[in-house]
Amino acid sequence: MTTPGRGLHGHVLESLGPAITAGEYPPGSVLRTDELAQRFEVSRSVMREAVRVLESMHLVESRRRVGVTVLPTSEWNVYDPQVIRWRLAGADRPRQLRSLTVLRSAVEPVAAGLAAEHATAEECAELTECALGMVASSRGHQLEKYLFHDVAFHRVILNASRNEMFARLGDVVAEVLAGRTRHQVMFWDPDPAAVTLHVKVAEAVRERDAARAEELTREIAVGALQELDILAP
Amino acid sequence: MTTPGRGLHGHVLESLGPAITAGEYPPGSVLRTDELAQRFEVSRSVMREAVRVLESMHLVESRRRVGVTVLPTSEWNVYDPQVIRWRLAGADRPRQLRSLTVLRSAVEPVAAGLAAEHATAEECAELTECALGMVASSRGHQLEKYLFHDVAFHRVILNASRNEMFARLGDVVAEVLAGRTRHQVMFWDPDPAAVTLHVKVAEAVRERDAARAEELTREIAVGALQELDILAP
DNA sequence: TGCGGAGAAAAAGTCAGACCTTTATGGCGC
DNA sequence: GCGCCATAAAGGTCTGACTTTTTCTCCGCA
Repeated sequence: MTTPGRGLHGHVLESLGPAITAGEYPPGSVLRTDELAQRFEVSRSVMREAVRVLESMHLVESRRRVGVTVLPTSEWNVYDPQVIRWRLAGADRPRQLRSLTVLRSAVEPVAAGLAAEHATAEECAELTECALGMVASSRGHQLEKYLFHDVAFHRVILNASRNEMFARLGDVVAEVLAGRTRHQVMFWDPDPAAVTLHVKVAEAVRERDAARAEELTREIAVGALQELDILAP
Repeated sequence: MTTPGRGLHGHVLESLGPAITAGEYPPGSVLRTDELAQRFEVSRSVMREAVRVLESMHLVESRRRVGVTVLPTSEWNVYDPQVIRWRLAGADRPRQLRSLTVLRSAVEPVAAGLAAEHATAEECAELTECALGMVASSRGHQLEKYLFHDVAFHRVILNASRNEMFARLGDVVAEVLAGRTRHQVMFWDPDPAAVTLHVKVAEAVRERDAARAEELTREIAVGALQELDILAP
């Protein structure tokens, strides 16, 4: 997605990171830099750089005379896009999808409300275009195309909210939607009700109706939660 | 707070990180590892580790033959607690406080609703205790004591939501509350209405009334937004 | 004049080895 | 049984040499 494994240390990270987030080394496990360097056939300096990055993500802690200790999940920087990607690729993908979807359900309605207040004419147009694209691809097994427009739609909303923290969740939402499409229950065409809601959100934003945009987005969120059985039906 | 500057590379980071997030090196600026190493009087290996960490936060990008380029704000990992701390310590503290408060206003009501569903008896007790502590310290210039209970209250809520992403915002909320108390408009005693609302949230959670907990927390959020002039009065 | 390729230079990337610093631990004496 | 000290194990730091990639420049040719 964003950063492929640039450099040797990046390559090491792409192997170690997923292993740690997948729980292959349980919290408390102790690794030794030298041993890791040997295992990955890189120099100590390269391995040290990799460990530093893992440490900055709070996945591990390096202490003298002890080694590199794997930290408990509660310490991890779970908002780090890299960490999110690693976890979504691993075994607890379902758990992760749930957590992230709940986060979306909290953030996106508020973001939509703000978007209604701040969206430029251009953004309104983009939004409508995305919604129409979703409608067009909502039938006949065009899941990939639908996903594309869906992601674009939510990105525009988050960016138009003019809130930096919201905007940076665009990648997260993209990952969640992609995960849902490719590994979840969307074997058939998307729920027509959801498609309609997106069109209505685009309308509400265009009409600067913040309350309505928020409420409609909340309905979309409820749908997403139900898909994952987080809410009672 | 969490990680003081452990090791030489940590020391370098605590100087370079704030400088970059403060915009001292505008996006596009190019730094050279060797020059930085000289400036900070550390070896290249140490400087390389520091740069790796900055790179993992997407504050900079390192490219051969070019150097270490400062990335635009839109690329930064703004959820990284370290980055948040650096920015809160710098010049755009007010902007940052606004962004984070809006985030809080989206997340905390939902978290409170979930907390009402999932809180253990022990957590309910803690919550009540915090609320009472807030009441007790809400008069007579006991701002530090009030802050302590306030932070604890919101931490319990976020943890009791049983959502990992929400729980990890505990530190962020703590920073925001601390920032508000120490650098913002709270020269006098806190708003009695806010104190009352906290007590009521604790009640609602104890009574497992998710909707009420959510609504009350939303009112607290509105108050916080008004304090920063984000909402019309 | 403009363009494409060869070459040079600049900067990061990698490595190996030596040495320093901290700290857990185990043994020794009290 | 308790506390102190020596020891060793691991990460931390530094240095210098070498490699690799990439960009810039300059030259020759069309």
